Amino acid sequence: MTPARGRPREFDTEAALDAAMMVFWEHGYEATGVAQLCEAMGIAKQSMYDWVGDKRGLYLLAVERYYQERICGLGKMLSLEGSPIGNLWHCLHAMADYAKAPDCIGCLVTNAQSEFGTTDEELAKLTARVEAYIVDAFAGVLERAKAAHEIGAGIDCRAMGSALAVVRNGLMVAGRAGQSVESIDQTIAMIDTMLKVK
Amino acid sequence: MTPARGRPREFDTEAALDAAMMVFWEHGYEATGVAQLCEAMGIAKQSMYDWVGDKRGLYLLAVERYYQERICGLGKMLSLEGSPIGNLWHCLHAMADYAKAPDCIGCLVTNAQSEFGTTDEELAKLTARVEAYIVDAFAGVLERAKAAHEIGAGIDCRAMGSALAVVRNGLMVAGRAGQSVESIDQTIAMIDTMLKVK
DNA sequence: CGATCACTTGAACGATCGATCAGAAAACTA
DNA sequence: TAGTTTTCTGATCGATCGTTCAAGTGATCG
Repeated sequence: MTPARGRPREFDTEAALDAAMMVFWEHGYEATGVAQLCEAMGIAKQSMYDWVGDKRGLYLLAVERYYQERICGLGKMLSLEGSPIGNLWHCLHAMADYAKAPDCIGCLVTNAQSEFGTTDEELAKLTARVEAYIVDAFAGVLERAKAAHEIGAGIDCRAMGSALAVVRNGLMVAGRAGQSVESIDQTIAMIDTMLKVK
Repeated sequence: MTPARGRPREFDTEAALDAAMMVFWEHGYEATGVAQLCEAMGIAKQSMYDWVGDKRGLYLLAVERYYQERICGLGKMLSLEGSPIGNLWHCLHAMADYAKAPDCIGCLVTNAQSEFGTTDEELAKLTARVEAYIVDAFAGVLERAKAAHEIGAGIDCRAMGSALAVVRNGLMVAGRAGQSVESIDQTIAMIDTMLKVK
């Protein structure tokens, strides 16, 4: 811990990051202006530049925070005590409910993947890490469900986990695009059928 | 057909639109500049403004063209003579191969949905129309497969079609983000399992 | 207390954005 | 051919972009 020197920062960095995250989440990277971000964070431009360097630095931190706060929350939900398949169901239906909401704006990470693809190497590494986490989370809960004989022994948990992660991206895009409630429900129903196989 | 009056246009509008479509497809709307578009199209700025009004007008035309040229091609592929399930398989594997390619840039419509959500009403209507076409295409081939007893009678074709459309979005995001070959293959494998149910 | 360092503010930077103006050039109609 | 209409080119517009400069403010340390 380095000793504090000079005037301490006045604003709450976590709160500011949350505010920036929301703006990026809703509008994407390119369509968001620095002035817009600073207004949402309640700080002046220079404070932002002193803090995170530039707009891209703030975006990377926002995506990282989204990962830690939102995505990891999804992982936690899947790791709760009790029935693994119950946890998975709860998680899937939470995702579906979110995607069906009229004000759904999708997933920040999915949006980032769609906006940047692989053009920004550092961002791509970050989103790949998030994606891997999601795959692991799904695969893990499936493993536990299999161990508890809640799903068929023939299911390839890692494969299914990967597929669920891909489907999640599809659901997030569908939710952001305001796609029909039926499409989302029926996607969940398809997963339901899948889990009952073998 | 209105009679031609004044100096005829020198450039090929379809070729220009194709060029613009490619640029939008790769970089998205906001990250693409008018100068960049005009250079790719091989015309001057004013020609573009005279032709389509503004950048957004060009984008809408590009998305529409993507729909007519690429998405409808997918529909045609599903409606070929011969085995419906074979057509579906061919289509799914073509999608997977595309998503697995290192230079995959996803789907322009999926990208548009992710970038704009529902904020641009006219664009949202257009992407919704595309999405409906895709659902119909998948549902249609499933209906024909069911009629030919290639899939189980218990499958809800419309529901399954909707789900496939959502999964397609997920695959396109995964492809653009350079996600692992395994994720994509396993998503296809999941659909495979689905189709063998009942 | 005085020195120092970091944070804050507001003005201002050059660059680039999408869009437009003015005028020359060209091909149609009559 | 004369007149009309549109396209084309190149310069240029005001606005906004992300970023930085300059000065003032305030907390900490010797």
